[in-house]
This record gives sequence, structure tokens and C-alpha cells, in this order.
Amino acid sequence: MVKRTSFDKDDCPIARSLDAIGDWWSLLIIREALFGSRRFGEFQKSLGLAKNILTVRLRALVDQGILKLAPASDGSAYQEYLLTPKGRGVFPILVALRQWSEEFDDHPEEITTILVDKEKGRPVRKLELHSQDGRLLTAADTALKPRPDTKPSRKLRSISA
Amino acid sequence: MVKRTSFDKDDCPIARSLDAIGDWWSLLIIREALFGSRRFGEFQKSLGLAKNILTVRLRALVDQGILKLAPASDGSAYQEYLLTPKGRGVFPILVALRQWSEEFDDHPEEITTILVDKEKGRPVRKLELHSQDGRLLTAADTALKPRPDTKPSRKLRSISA
DNA sequence: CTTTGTGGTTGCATTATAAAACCAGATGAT
DNA sequence: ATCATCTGGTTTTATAATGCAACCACAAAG
Repeated sequence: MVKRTSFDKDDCPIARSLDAIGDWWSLLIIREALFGSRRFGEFQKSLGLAKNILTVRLRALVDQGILKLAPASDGSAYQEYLLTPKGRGVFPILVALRQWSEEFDDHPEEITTILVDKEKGRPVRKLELHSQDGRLLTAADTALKPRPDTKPSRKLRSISA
Repeated sequence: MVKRTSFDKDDCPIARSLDAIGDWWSLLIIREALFGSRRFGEFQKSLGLAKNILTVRLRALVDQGILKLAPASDGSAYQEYLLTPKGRGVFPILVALRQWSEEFDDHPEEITTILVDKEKGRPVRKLELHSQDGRLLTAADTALKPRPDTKPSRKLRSISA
């Protein structure tokens, strides 16, 4: 956006995520990476975005610890972009986006792919949110609570002794 | 973004979702709506965005069938913005974003809220993706498959007879 | 030495956003 | 009835991001 109100200092974790990966290209780049793309050219060809923009996006993703640069892999002295655990952690977000589109899009017939489990080749189930005791939850079953305070006392007051 | 490359015609459901709700404000508006906000003024105050922008966003969300306008609710002759089922369907996306932030953010201590299940008041579990036979799946356990074709033959060839 | 891969730089067009003024209809008090 | 205020916007103007295209540069591959 423009005057990016920089949700960086916002206490809402959703805003924080959006601040990190909430632009049009970043999530798609991560999608391609999860799909197997590693090289600059691969991303550029599959996504069809301008190279300078890809450059900026890749660097931002590396800076944020979502991608990392690895030296080689094939013979060439170039580098490739690999997902970090943080990057792979984006997977559920992508699945949620996909499933929302599958369920509510006005033209679902234009969606040409389905997400399947590799072992059986059958479509996956919908994402599920459970309570700690295992009940399946919907939005109406949840609430937001203030956090008790991260670490009120450090358990040992190193200052005083 | 600017020249919104309009992923509208893209066959990737993730791109399609992003095209619908992939901007900074829309998801936050939906978050507030799930949280209970209904009125123009409520959204404006809680999000602190300019009124003209809120106007545009709200209208876009209504156009997309994510919000709908309902006549009243309290006495006043005003309108309020209510989530449609499509809008409530965004909930898993917000949860996924929240959990990603909770798990990978560099400053998780700045997150001041936790998502709990209303009945017990305890934190929810992480979103889970299962195969149809119930196995818990990670990204590595999944693959993308071309869709068999929505409706290859209509079952009755109305043209020829 | 030519091609390919991997970017960087520049310039221009488009657009989202912000900020503030303005406005019409409803509400509320006198 | 009237005046002031609130609500829910619209309009205008200015600016900052972003997208895109095109050209440049350098390393490696052949």
C-alpha cells in the first residue's frame, strides 16, 4: 500500500502476519517455493512478474527469514532460494486461502487443481480447528482473550541476588 | 499493489482468494466484523483508517458477498454491515495467519491476545489438515493434482436428440 | 564469443492511501 | 420549529508505493 501504516507495532497477530506476507506476490512466491521452485528464473517464469519486483520480493522474504539462500545444488555457482521452517509454516495459510476459494468462489469451475494427500492421492479434508479437549470449533465457538502476561516474574530475580 | 494484475482469471485458488481479500484492510475489517463490529463508525474507530477508504473497502466487500447490508438492529434508521456465510468462511484464514504469527514472529511477546475456545476458555489447538482417512498431513504429505474435469459429459447429450 | 542466468538501475504510468473539507439525513435538546 | 450534533458517507488534493518495461552488467556455460 502506500503510507504503509506499518502494522509492525500492532499487537494483532493477524496484522503482523499481513505486514510480513500480506502483499500480492509474497504468498505466491512461497506457494511456488512449496511447489518446488528454487531458482530466480523459475519464479520469474512461473509467476510472470517483472524481474526487479521479484528481486525485491525475494530479498524481503530472505530478510524476514522465510527464504534462505543456499549456495548451489546443481553444478552452477549460483544460489537458490529455499524455504526455512518459517516459510514452510505458511502452508496452512495457503491451504486456508485455497479452501476458501474452493468453497465460496463464484466460478469454482475455473480452479484447475486439487490438493490431495500424496500417499492416497485423494483430496484432503477441510482444515479443522479443535479445542484442547478435541471439540471441533467454529468462529462462534471461540473468543479472544488478553494474554496473561508473557513472563510476569522470571522465576529467579537475578537482579537482587 | 497498483496495476493489480487481477489474478481474477488465474486458475490458482490462492491467487483468486488474494484477489478478493488480499489487501491490507479487507482482512482486518473482516476480523473486526467477526469480533462484533457492525457499524461504519465502529470499523472506523477500531481500525483508524480514513473514512473514504473504509467506504470503498466496505462497498467492495459487500459487492463480493462477504458483507451484506442489513437495515437496522438498534432503533436507528441506519444500516449495518453483517458477515455473510462467505464472510464467516474467512475465519480459518485469520486463524492461520494468527497462528503463523504466534509461532514465527520475531517478537511474539508483543502479541497481546490469545484465541480461546469460548466454552472452556483455554487456547485452541493448531489448525490441522487431515487426509480423508484421518492422517494428519504436513505440506510434504500433499501434492497438487489437476482436476479430473468438472463435468466432462453432461450425462445426457441434449444436442443430438 | 555468444548465450543464458541473475540480477541492478532508471523512468514512467497507475493507483492506493491519507488528510481534510464538505454534505445530507437522522437525532436530540430547547 | 430550530439549532446543534452525530452518522455515514463523498469529493478533492497530494503523495508515496508499486508495477512494468527496457536497458545494463557481470558471471558461467558452451
